[in-house]
This record gives sequence, structure tokens and C-alpha cells, in this order.
Amino acid sequence: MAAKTKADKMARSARASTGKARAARLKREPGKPLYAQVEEIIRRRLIDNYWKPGEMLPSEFELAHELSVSQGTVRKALNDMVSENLLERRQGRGTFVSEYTERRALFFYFNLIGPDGVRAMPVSKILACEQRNATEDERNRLQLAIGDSVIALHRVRSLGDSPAIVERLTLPQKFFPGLGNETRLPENLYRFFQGEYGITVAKATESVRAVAADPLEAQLLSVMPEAPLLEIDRVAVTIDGRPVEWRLSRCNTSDYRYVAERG
Amino acid sequence: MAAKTKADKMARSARASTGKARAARLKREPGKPLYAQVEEIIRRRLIDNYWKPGEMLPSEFELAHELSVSQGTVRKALNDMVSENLLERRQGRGTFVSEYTERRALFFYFNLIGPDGVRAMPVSKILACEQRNATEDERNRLQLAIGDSVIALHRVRSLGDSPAIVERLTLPQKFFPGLGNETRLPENLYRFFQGEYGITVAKATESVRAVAADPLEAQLLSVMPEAPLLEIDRVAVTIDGRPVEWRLSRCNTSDYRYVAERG
DNA sequence: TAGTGGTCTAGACCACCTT
DNA sequence: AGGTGGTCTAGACCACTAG
Repeated sequence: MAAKTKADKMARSARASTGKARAARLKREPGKPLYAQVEEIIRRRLIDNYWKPGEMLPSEFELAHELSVSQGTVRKALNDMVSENLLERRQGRGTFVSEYTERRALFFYFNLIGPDGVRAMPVSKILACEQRNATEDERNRLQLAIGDSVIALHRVRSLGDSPAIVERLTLPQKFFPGLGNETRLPENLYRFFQGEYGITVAKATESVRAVAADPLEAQLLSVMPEAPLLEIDRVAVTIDGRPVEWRLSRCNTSDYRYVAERG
Repeated sequence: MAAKTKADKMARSARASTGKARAARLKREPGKPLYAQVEEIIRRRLIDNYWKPGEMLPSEFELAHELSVSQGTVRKALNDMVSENLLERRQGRGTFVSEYTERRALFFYFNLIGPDGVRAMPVSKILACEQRNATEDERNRLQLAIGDSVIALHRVRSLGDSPAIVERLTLPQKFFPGLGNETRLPENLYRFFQGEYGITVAKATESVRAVAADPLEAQLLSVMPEAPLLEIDRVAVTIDGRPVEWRLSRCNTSDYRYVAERG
């Protein structure tokens, strides 16, 4: 994916010149550091898919020359964006736009782990998929207007042979043209969003609480009605802060735990 | 707390020279960056309480001179430690050792929030406090040996007038000499640890799951037996990685949520 | 061997806080 | 006014990766 052909390289150079023409030459602005302006420009190009996931950016030196700043300033901007997980840098290789790999997805967006500390990709079965107008809750969570359409998914996910999670997903229709009443979707949804719709999920906010299983959930998860379930409420947003998914998961945590680091 | 008197300053200078004598002059080591060595030295001094919480460190220039490296190298080390929450830097003021303030404690170590998004400090009531030998679970969590003694606390914490959390705390006796069968402890425990025992909690690992309330918990929290509760399992560790507290909290999350950021 | 990022230095100037 | 950290530059050398 990261391998570069000569054609790729030439295409990139061609775009680079249009980029140079487009980018106003950076000038000192009071109260706004140069490196912040560099970050904005790079962020903009990521949002516009000018540099695509997995692609290599120009070297520090090239960027510095293009934007008329020093290499050190570009370096600070790039390193800042690495800590936002937008870029990855490897000594001797280059700077790359982050991709959703299986490993990344597991690490960042699936923090249920088994008693042995191992994370496993779940297997999903879609129970229902419909298009309809957003409810009030959905409009609030996803910043939608009255009358906006959403795709609503209902699915069960299994961890190690047994059903463990019941999940309701809501996606704004406008971000996913052509995605209709699917019965089959890939397990790694965020990579699918990125590959098929150019939607890059950059981060997510989650909150969790304990709830009692309703009869349907109890049946789907093979637990007693009223059994305690862990509810995970997640809103995923793009690099530019637009919410693209609301996910409400209810998990049987008798064998799994949700982990977090503090400090 | 951060205000500096002349006496403070002179005491610091006096210690600084002993520090200089102690610290081997830094030299290039293959495979180990200079800034990493600077970090180690500073970290060591924090662990030894050579610089105490709230205290100001020498300026970049002074540290650079003392360790015979450039100011930029010291800067990188200090900024790295800021992102670990060990230090705080403020333009025009100086670099300070992090303290547990009320605000910090709430933000980092109390992530239950109300429906309005507000965090409130809970009020605790201690039900029991005993000294005894560590159980096997406790030995594993706190890295203790057979026969090591612990202080075990059982308490109920209220959020906004109603009891919301039942908590069991286990502290290795060896870290808290003289702490016995207390019935009264301050609400901000980590600041208490720091002030009274020189124990600085640097980070914590938490995992959560949903459980059913047992009869005692149900009574203490005024919920039905078997009601779903959020269990938070936390191990807090010091700067040098020694576990100093195991905390098992069971929370009524009908009004509160546990939040996390991903990405 | 050429090109990349990683480290390190030295020095300039700015923004902010304290006195 | 003097001291602090924040920004920015320019250039040197090292470590790693690739062809």
C-alpha cells in the first residue's frame, strides 16, 4: 500500500505544483504561530484527500521550501499531527497519512478485552437495516437538521463463538450516498468508510454506563432478562469535526472488560 | 504554594550544587539520545522528592549548563515530561512540578459526569477500615509478597445528595506507615498521599464492566437487588511504576456516565 | 549510495509574567 | 526591567531504509 511507483511519484509532483500555486506563501501573523498555519494547510489537504491514506508526504525539506518556512517549523507541525494520529513517521522511510489497518482499528476503537488481555475482532450479523428520517436524539448527536435522512443498522456481534454485543448504528445518509439497505458490511467499518466514501474517522467520544438487558437483547445475547449490560455510546467524527456515526452498543461483560488509561 | 521566597530560592540553589556534584556530566551514549538521559535525571529527582510538587525547576538555561547540553535538548526533555503530566510549564513563569489540585483530580481521576456534563466531587463515608494480610488478588494487583500487609477501606460516596458509589480500596501498608484504622480521610486521596507520604500517583489503568448489585450494595445505593451497576477497577501507580492503590468502585449509572476519548 | 527522519547545537527574537 | 518559556531559523551530524 505504501509502495511507490514512478507514476505515483510523478502524479504527486504534478499535484504538488498546483498545491504550491494554491497555498498562499506563509507570513507571520500576530498571535498565530507559523507551525500552526503549517498544520492547518496540511490538515486541509488531508480533509480534501489531496494526500490520501497510506500516501507519503513530501520531505520536511520540500514542505519547508514550498511554504517558505524552516525545516524545524515543518518538523514541529508534522510531529504535532503524529500525536493526533493523523500522520505516521518512520525514520529512513518518510511521513505517511494514517490508514485504518486492522491493528489500528482494534487498538483505538475496540477496547473490549478478554480475561487474557487479548483483543479479538468480533464477527457481526446484521439483523435490520433501514433508511428513515432522523429522530430527535439522532439529530442532536449527529448535528442533523429536521427531515435529514439516516441509515439505521441493528446488528449482533460475536466474540469467540458466542454473541456478546447488540449494536445500533446510525449514519447520516448524506455522507454515504448509495449506501442503502445492506445486509452485508465489512467488519472494519471505518476502513470501509474511508475506502468507499472518502470519510476518515479521526477520533471518537465514548461514554459508558450499566443498563439492564431488555427482553430482545436478553434473547440475542443468551442472558437473563434484566441482566446487567455495559452500554457504550460512541460518536465518531472526521478530521474536520463532523460527526459521521452514532453507535450504541450493549455488551455482555461477564467475560470481557472495557479498558482505559488515565494520567 | 508556588510563591517563592528568597529563602526558598537559596535552599534550592544550595541543593542545586549537590545535584550538580551528583549528576555525572552527560555524555553521548550510542542508542540513547541525550534528551532521554536528561529526562531520566529529572524523573529521578522527582521520585526522590528533590524537587517537590508545586516547586519551580531551574530555567532551561540553568539545567542546560548544569548538564552540559544545549537549551534545545533540555526543552525537548521538559516538554516530553509535560505530556506525561509530570511537569507544567507557563510562559513567563517557569517550569513546575505537577500537583494534585482539586481540578486536576476531578479531570484525570474522576470521569463520572452528570447529564449536564458537569463533574462534581463526591462526598465519602467510610464504612470500615482494617489492616490485614493481602489476599491473592490483592497481591497480584499490587505486586505484593505473601504475608504483606494492606489497609482495606470500604466506603460509600454520594454525588449530589444521593449515594451513588460503593468503593473498596486496598493500599499496601508499606507505603503508608502509620495509616491505621482511620474513619476520616480527605476527599482528594491522591493529594493526601502526596502531602502526607510523599507518594505521587502518576497514572492509573482502569477497566470497567457491568455487574449486578449484591444485597448490601443495593441497600447502600437505594437500588433494587440485581440492579445493573458499573464496576470500575483501577490500579494507580507512582512515577516509577509501583502500584499504590487498588480501587474497586461500583456505581449507579442511572444518572451518571463514565466518559473516555478515543483516537 | 542517496534520501529520509532523528538528534543536537547555537543563537535570535517574541510574548508573557513579575517586580 | 529582567527573567521565563515559546517560536523560529540554519546548519551539522547520525540512524535507518531502500534500491
